[in-house]
Amino acid sequence: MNRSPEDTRLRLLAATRTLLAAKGRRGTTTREIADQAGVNEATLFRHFGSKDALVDACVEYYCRTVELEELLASLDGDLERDLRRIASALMQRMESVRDLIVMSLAEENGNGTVGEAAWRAPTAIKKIVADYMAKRIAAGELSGNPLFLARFFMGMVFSYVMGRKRFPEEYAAEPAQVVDFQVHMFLNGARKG
Amino acid sequence: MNRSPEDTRLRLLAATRTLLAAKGRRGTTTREIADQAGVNEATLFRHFGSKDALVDACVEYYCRTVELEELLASLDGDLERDLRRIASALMQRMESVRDLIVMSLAEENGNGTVGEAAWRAPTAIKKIVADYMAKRIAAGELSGNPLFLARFFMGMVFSYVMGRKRFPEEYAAEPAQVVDFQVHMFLNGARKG
DNA sequence: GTTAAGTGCAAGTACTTACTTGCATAACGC
DNA sequence: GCGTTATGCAAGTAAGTACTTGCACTTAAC
Repeated sequence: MNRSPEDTRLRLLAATRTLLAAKGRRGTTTREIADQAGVNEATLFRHFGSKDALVDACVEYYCRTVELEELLASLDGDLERDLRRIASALMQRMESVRDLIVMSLAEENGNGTVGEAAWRAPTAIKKIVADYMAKRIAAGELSGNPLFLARFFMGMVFSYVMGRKRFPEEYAAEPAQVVDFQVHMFLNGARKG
Repeated sequence: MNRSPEDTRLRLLAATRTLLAAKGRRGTTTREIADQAGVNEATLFRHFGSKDALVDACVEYYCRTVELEELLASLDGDLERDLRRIASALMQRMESVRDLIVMSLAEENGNGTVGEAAWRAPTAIKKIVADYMAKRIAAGELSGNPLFLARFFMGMVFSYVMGRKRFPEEYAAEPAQVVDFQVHMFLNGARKG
């Protein structure tokens, strides 16, 4: 097996992520992580020192980048299209950290290391949304409190992502359709006419 | 100490609930539960046999009733008022099982005993919402798919309840105001005019 | 008053699990 | 070739934790 130390490290991080998502921090043993990564348990400790340090490194690794410049650059002023782009980006990010978010919510200290990292991208996007809302309110296109609107917008996507986790059989629709629906509801509501 | 066995049982159930909410199933020890309940650990096992049985009994106990007749009876046909009542009832129920929901989401088998019980009331309310939406669509007051609308409505409340858990400092508004805002958004959206 | 049930207490068992350690080995840089 | 580094392997340690058990005590029913 030609595995560099860096490779070993990455395999451990990946295995950690998978197992954390499935069984939580306390439900996951270092033995399992090592097995899943295909390395010896001792190697795990030689790399990371402790289980907690491994978990921290794992979360940090998978939440390290935010990179929203592309999203910001893609916004062109068309209200509906912009909101769809934002919702789509948000949905993607949230899906990718979904299980970490759940894990942090379930932990004693929900805003500890894991909680902070998992919410990093969503929080960054929330700021973008709030700013965007403020602009559109100023332009007379939307009405309400920009912060409340941003929160509502976040919540729409969040609840969808969580709903898919808990009731996957009910959520068969294409992401694009979901985004369309959510943006439509956000802008126009369900009232007829 | 004049404590009946029934009293002991209830104290244990209450302590279990508190600790489960704070530290999760695996993070909570039977020793802790007994201490918090003010009884001996041996008594805990004499009552419930095992930790898992205690957790099941606890969840079952706190999710045992649904009782939505009162809510149903209070609906009088005024669209906005009805939705506010439904949202308010839903919010209350979800708050009360919030931590159990989080716990079940974080567990390996999210739709096991805990998951089923925790979602029991919300699921029942979701059916009411879907039926209600269908009626109002038929009456020409709403437009869309009743199931999607119901899901969206549930999500609004769910994300608020979870948001309050994770970011309590941001959610200072009165529940009544929140409900008003949510129902307004649900019906009319954020678009001006 | 006697009995039975419920409980506290203290000790103990069996298992899991994070973490360590000493040694052999294989690869890689020099 | 030689040393360094990363790893596997096997054994072990220490702590935590679910769960048990035997005994003494209280309480309340009869």
